[in-house]
Amino acid sequence: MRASQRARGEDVALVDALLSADERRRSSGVRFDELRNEQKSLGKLIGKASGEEKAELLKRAGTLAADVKAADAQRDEAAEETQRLLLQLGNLVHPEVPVGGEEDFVTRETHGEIRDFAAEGFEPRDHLELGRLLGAIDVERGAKVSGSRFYFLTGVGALLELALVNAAMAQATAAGFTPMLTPALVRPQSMAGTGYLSQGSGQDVYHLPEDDLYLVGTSEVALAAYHMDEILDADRLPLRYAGFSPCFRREAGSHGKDTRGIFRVHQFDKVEMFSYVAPEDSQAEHQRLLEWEKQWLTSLELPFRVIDVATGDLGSSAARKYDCEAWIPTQGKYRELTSTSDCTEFQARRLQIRLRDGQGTRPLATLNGTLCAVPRTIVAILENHQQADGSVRVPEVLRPYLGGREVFEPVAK
RNA sequence: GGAGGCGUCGCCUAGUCCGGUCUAUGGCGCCGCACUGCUAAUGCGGUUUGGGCUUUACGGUCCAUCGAGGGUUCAAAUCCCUCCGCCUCCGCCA
Repeated sequence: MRASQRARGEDVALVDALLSADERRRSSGVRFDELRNEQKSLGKLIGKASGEEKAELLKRAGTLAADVKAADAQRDEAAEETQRLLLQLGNLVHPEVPVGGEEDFVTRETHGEIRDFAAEGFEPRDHLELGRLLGAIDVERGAKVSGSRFYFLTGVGALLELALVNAAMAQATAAGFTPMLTPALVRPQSMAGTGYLSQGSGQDVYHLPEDDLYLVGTSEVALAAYHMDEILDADRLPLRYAGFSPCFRREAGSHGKDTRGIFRVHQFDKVEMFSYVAPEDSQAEHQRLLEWEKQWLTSLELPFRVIDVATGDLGSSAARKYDCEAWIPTQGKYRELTSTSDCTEFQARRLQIRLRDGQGTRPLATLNGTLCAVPRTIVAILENHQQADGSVRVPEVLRPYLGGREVFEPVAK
């Protein structure tokens, strides 16, 4: 148990409780099996018997039935307790993950050139100002219609999103991903199986009580639950899906954080990569997902770095997580644009997804990675590719999806 | 929203009315073996999934599993209730 690396003392107590519950589950199971075996053979005799003999057997079976029922209840209780404790356990962390909190990440690599606006002779505008000039973003009316952290993408803003989504899907498809449009509302089992309802993470999720449905914070949920309760032939792996869906986040714990603009919002669209692989392939797949993210950000001509997220910031399902952070000029720092997690067998166990090979069946590994989270990508593009007159240069990779357009011109003052 | 039909161990399917030889039938597919110049055909055996006990191992054995969960009963694929999913028709709707 790598509990110490998670810096969670309660994990040790949890494991002890878990082991004793499991012991109880197994011993009560044995008792039930024995009683039930006896009951079944007795039942067969009753079927054949008649008269006085039958009456005698029925009498015995009556008391036996009560015992079976009691043993059944006891076993169910122990199994439930075991399961309850099991679900509280976070994933095992990869040994190389830096230990610590949010600030204790390790920077793995840095790409692209950070522009020197002073040398170019102008003060960079932030994305909200650029969005206003281009007629691309309307947060005032977003707030009027839906409240804070909502927005409209208008004009070239709307077109930019569609271009980004198309370009991202094109890259993913070229890499062999199956494009998927996924449900944004899912059942509790899908949410829990993916690890989004455990502990604190449930706070960030919208729930519709009338229907007992959850709004997903990422299409990862639907893509993971897609193969729930299935056994996949090993030779079908890896399975790679590129999902596109709206994403909803309550941002409950982030009052006052990133309140300006569209960096942190309640609803946005995202293209997400998702892989099902054999457990022994998960680390290699994780590197591949990272490479695809880097390819994407590079094609958008954005300066970014890759960080190895520290233990305290991993969440319950990831064994390891890399974030790609793009440089945001007006904030003077790198901010998360994409994130890729190796969930090893954590989600597969909860969702009952297994692989079948020559050896039998066993859980597989799932991994996810952002390809394009739209609003943040728009923020990075506007700010990094802005020009002195308030226009924004369109990265070449997007031009085919924008009718060949090379620059967004201001329409307002 | 209303009415009806359906859900069986990869796929198809028997069984459900009338509870107990159901330890769930048969076919297809798949795996192994035999036979056979090759292929094919044929024959024999195997083939849901999960959990436990036992075993160095091979294996043996028990329990659960007929969409899910409850109930009735000595005993449930079979009877009753609730839920889920799929299909058909009507209504409404992008």
